[in-house]
Amino acid sequence: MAEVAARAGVAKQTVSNVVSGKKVRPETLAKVNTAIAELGYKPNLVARSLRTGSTSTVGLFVPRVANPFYSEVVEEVENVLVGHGYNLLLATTRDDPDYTRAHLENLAARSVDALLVAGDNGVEQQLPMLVDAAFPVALCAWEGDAPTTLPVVSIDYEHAGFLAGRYLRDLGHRNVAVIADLPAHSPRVRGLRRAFADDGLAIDDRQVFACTRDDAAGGFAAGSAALEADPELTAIFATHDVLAVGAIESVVRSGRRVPDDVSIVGFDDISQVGQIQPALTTVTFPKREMAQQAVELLLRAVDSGRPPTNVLTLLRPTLTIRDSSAAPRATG
Amino acid sequence: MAEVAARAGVAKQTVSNVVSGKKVRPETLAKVNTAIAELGYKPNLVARSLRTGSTSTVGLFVPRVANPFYSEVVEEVENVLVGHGYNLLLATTRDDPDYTRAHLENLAARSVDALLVAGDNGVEQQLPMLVDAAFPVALCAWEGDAPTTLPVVSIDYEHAGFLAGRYLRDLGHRNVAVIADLPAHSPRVRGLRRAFADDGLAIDDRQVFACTRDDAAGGFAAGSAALEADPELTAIFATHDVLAVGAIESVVRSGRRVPDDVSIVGFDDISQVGQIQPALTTVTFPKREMAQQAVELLLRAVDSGRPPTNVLTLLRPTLTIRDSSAAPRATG
DNA sequence: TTGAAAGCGCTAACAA
DNA sequence: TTGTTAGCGCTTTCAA
Repeated sequence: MAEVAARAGVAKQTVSNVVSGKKVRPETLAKVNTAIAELGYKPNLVARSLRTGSTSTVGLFVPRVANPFYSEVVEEVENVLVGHGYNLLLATTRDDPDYTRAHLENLAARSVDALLVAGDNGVEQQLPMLVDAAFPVALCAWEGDAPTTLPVVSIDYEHAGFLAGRYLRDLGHRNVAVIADLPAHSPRVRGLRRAFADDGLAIDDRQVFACTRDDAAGGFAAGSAALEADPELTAIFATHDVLAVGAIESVVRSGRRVPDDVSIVGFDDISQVGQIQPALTTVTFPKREMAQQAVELLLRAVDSGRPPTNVLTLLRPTLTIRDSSAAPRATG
Repeated sequence: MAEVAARAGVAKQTVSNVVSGKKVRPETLAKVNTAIAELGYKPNLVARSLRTGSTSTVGLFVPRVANPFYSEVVEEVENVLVGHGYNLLLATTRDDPDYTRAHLENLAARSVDALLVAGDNGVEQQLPMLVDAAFPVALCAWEGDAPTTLPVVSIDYEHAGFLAGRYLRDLGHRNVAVIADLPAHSPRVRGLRRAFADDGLAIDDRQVFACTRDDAAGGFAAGSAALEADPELTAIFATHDVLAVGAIESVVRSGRRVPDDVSIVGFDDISQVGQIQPALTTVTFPKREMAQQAVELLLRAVDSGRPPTNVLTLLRPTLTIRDSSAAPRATG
């Protein structure tokens, strides 16, 4: 920069002004620009960051990237950030409080401008640190009790579960099983139960199968267990789509058909499940809208230099009916 | 830092030595550490980066994150980086040379320590810039002609296609269609063709269907077109799994069955396709090994301060046979 | 082993 | 509008 200034016959400050687009007399601007071009000068953003304390970088915490739900969130967050001229520093928490804390300290030391936390697993314990962070923090896809001290962009998980439950109930299903990632997804299960309870029907604890693994294999195992426990089963609600995919397999392997014998309803509407056989009926989670709103909330705070507006935004989930669900067969 | 030094009664330099784990007399160390604890001192990594020119941050370019192949790569890259104490700056190129260039300049200005580029689409044009970068660059999942100037960790795509082709040929399939993302995936198609050519069989251009969309819907459309063009079709090779999922749907929708009427073979072995119905036969791409090796290659270069060893590493793809493929029905 | 001084490249604040 | 000065927080250099 000093070289550029010397070559253009101006002060470093003037070069700085040119680079950051401040007001400069046109002829000075031209001189500086040619000097920049001739020397191939590129500003050093680390130095700028040290001086200004801001890095144009936003951190994002997700439990895992190779989970279709979160990979879509990551993609959308990056989209929005790039649109605003920000960078994405991605960290996976693995649902592990220790990882989360280590990453948090690292981000703080690197002075990121903001942090978005997606998913609540393993993060609850770090909430005090998040609140005290020197930069704006927002939470999204938060299913547990939302802290009142931080802005949250999420959906009403209980209502989302209710949508699935009401749908199955109205179709006439009575022998229903739930396969769930517990305790993480209990609000979804609660919503489903409420839908049946509204009609005087109870979903027993024995109808709820917790998955030991959070992947399709876990869904397969839980689905198989559910079918064995109640061979008369006519519907399965899986608390997320990946489990639902495993559940479909368990039904098919047992010699039953979907949806003729057993209906399956999932949760999330990850991009793949609309195309599998049978196309999955699921609760659609507006992931991209969520990511967008959360990032924009943060960037507004960054730009204004004030803490983010502390709101709880709940987007509306909807039910997307495809081919994996139908009314139960009339019991001859 | 000055405060800590003052409180401990030492020079700033000594504090620096303590923080970066250099040799310090035990009693001095203790004094400094208590001062650090009392003041809650946290080193400023931006300042360190300005001084040292290194940021403990590695850039990763992927075309898209919400593509199961790349999301697995991202996850593994992050894993390895965290294991080595590095951060991940993630950028999506969207297969767009302009985005790629902009991101590249940004990373350079932020002085990342290294850059890993996954996928070649839209990146070829930036190769000269990549070669000239001030930091180590490596390429992975590179399907086009690999540049000799940069290290590459990839697989032999042509051979991978050959594996799929040989398998289908040996099963006895003769009416085969290919649905492909072209021209990106032509090596895979070439390999398939070679397998058939070895047996004196030719795969005609009319049997190759280019997808207009790079998702399951594109696979569905291409699959439908293929079935219409040749109703006697007994096998479809899709150049990646997401297309294969769409192809399965097209077969089922046409009233045929997989694999009884039509076999489907995919490519990549993304984590979902082992669990769908029918479980997909596919060419397994050792993505995580690839990511690991590429990152470690880069970090070795960073640590040694020398350019990365310029090697071409080709991992071995394998064929994973599941339920979507079988011998063609004997034509009565 | 420790201390003092210098400077990484930039921008905020003020003066001209 | 432009130039000067100072300093962000750290590490490198050199001297004690």
